[in-house]
Amino acid sequence: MYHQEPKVQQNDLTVLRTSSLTGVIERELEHLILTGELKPGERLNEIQLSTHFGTSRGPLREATRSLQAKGLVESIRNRGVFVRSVSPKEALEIYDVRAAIFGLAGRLLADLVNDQMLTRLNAFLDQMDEIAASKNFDDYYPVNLAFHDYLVTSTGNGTLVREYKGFVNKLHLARARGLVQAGGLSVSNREHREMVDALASGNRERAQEAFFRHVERSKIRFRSTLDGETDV
Amino acid sequence: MYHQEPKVQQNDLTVLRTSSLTGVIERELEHLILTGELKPGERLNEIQLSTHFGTSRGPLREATRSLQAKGLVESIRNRGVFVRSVSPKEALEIYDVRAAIFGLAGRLLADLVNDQMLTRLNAFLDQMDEIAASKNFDDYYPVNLAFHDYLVTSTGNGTLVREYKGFVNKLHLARARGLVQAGGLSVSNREHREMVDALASGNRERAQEAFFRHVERSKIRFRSTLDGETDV
DNA sequence: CCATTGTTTATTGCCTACAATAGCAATCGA
DNA sequence: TCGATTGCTATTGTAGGCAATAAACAATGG
Repeated sequence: MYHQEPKVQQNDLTVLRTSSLTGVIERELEHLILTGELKPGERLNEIQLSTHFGTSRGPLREATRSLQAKGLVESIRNRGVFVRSVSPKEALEIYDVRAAIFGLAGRLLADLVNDQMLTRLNAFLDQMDEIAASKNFDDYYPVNLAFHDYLVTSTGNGTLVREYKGFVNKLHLARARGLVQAGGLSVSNREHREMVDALASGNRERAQEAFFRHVERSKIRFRSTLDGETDV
Repeated sequence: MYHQEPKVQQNDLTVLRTSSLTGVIERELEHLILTGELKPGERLNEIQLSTHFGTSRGPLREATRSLQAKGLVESIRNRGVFVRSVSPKEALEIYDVRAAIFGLAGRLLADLVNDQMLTRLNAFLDQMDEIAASKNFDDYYPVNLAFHDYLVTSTGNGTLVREYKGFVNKLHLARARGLVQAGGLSVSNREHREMVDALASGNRERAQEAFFRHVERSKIRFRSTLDGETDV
């Protein structure tokens, strides 16, 4: 399970000054869930976790309520709180919504793009080409993430950023999530170039469509890993 | 403020069997917020509210944590929980994201549309035309709502529905929200016809764009009511 | 041998009580 | 008179305890 003893330092007042115990626990739990230390379907035992964090059950329960609202766990009355398990069907739904939001990012960026941004984006593309050529999968993933992060953040639309990240998080809980991107590293980067080209053109609709399609294609790659599934 | 005494019936087991006290309180609070009985900026006094609901502070705190995650309230440590006040800037952000999601609804519906659906949609349009002609604003709003609800729900994408409704809710908390739709009833309905026509054509991109633009236009109408605002 | 019914136990739901904090008013010194 | 300081009070943050529930098991009857 999880190993260290992070017993919240009551002394470390600097942290608790701004964020409550609940907030600290919530972030910690979210981390445990997203890193897979708490697996989909697993139950969150209140007593066990609260002693783990060195607090009482109150703040822990508040933290899990918050995570429930964010869709990371689900609660069944008198049974407990469980890490959510996102079905393939729901994962496909999420891909679509994420595509729409990412498409909006493209549309907004088409009006904001400037030389500095394009330079930065091209640097990303070159870096990813390089990594793709060396077939070093582990290195590709974080850069790819940073690339998307940079794009989304650059829109200046905080609501969009929060939503996008929320969906990326939820997709981590999808069952049957083989290493989706596995094969198509250079394929994916060709799509990235299309996106940047669309931005450079300054054409809103074209950029929106390019961004939208990029996510839709990764949805298709995801679906192709499902073939055997029944409860889609 | 709020007036009745809904003291949760401990006897009414049917309700508590499935949903917890927290859940009941959460729905109740959400209702109070969305109907404006609890106004943006107003503080939610724990003791006052928990005695109002006839419970202790625990479940109430859990409910407010959930509402916090949903973005309906914000919490300041040692100060309390306050109904969120959505700034014009954030409202504009939300309009964009909502437009993207609604655009997705159009795109999805273009592939699902059939005669039955078109008949239903045209009935909506006729009804709204009629109301618009009689300039009966109060009647227009609920039908307009039902129309959009029908569209979004018909996509079959539950994630999309939840997100869309979440944003509609948040926009209720926007400051400076004059009766946005006020003037353009028939204008709005012309856009509705464009949407339905686009669906009937079966063209994905066209439908997406029509749906997207509809929300963008209501964003513009919203912005035009702001002119004097400084902290946009 | 299986199904049904009691019993036990781990765990959650909720509540009460105490500690800590922030805002305010009264007080004090300049 | 004015500002800073100090206590007071309302309110939130957290802890721990009791009651209620559900799942697992044992006992009983067919």
